[in-house]
Amino acid sequence: MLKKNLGDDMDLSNIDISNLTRNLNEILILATLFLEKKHGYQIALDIEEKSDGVFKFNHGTLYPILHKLEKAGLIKGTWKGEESTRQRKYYTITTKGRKYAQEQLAGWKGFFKEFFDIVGEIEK
Amino acid sequence: MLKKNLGDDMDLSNIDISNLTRNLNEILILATLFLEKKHGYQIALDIEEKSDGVFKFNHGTLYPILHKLEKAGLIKGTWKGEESTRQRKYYTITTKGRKYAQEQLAGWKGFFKEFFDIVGEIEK
DNA sequence: TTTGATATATCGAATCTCGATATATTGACA
DNA sequence: TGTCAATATATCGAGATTCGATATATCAAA
Repeated sequence: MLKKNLGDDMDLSNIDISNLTRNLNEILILATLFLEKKHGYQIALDIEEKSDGVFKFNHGTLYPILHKLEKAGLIKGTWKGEESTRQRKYYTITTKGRKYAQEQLAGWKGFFKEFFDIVGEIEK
Repeated sequence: MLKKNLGDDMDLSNIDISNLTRNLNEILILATLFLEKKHGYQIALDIEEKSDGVFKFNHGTLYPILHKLEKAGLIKGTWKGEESTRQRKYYTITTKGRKYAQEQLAGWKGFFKEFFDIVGEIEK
C-alpha cells in the first residue's frame, strides 16, 4: 500500500477518522491563515478567542504541527523582526494549502452528516 | 487536580477535544445501543452500514472500548448462547450510559458550532 | 528591576488506533 | 465429508499524537 502524505492528491476529500484531533488542528490552523498571515503564537490565541475557549493549543502541540504543515508545503513560514530583536515566524497559506483545506472541509461535512445520522438516536 | 473518570459527574457536557476519535467511538457505540441490545461484532457492523462505510471499527479498537465502557458502568454485558455453542456477549446501555451519551451529544453540538464558526472562513 | 506576557522549540510520559495474531463456532458449497 | 469464508471475541506490539514540563529569550509595565 502506498503511503499517503499530507496534501497528496490521493487524499482527496477524506479526513482520517482514526485521528480526528490531528485533522481538526490542521484545518483550524489553515482556516485561520486564509485571510491573513500570522505567527504561531497569534494563531493559537486567535483560535482560542474565536472559539470561546473550546479549541485550545498547547505549545507542545502547536509548533510540531506548524513544522509538519510547512514541510508538506501547505503553509510557508518567514522569520521577521528588526535585527537581533524578537524574531517571529509568520506563516502564509500556500495554494496547495488552500486546496487541501477545501478538500478537508468537504470531508468534515460528510463526517458530520453521518455522525448526526447515528447519534440522533440519542434524542429520539 | 482530581482525575476525571469516564461518566463521572464532573464530566458534564464536555467532550475531550484532545481525543476526539475516542469520544466519537464511545458515542457511536452508546447511540447504537439506545434502542436495543447488541453484541460487539453486531455493533461494529451496524455502525459501518448505517454510516455508509464512513465509520469503521477495527476489532483491536472495538473490544477494548467495550471493556472500558462496561468498567465505567455505561454499558452492561451478558454472555448468551445455548450451552457450549457459540458465546456472544450482549451489551445493554445503563441509565448512567444514557445520561452520559446525552451530555456528550451536547458537547458535540457545541463543537460543531464553534468548528464551522472558524472553518467557515475557507468558503468565503 | 522584577514580574508576567509574548514567542519559539523540544522532550518524555501517557494514551490511543491499527494491524497482526490467536482461537473457536457456524453455515454454505462442492 | 471436507473446506472455506464469515462470524465472534480477545490481546499484543508498533507507531503516532497530545499533554505538560522544561528551556531560552524578548518585551512592556509597574
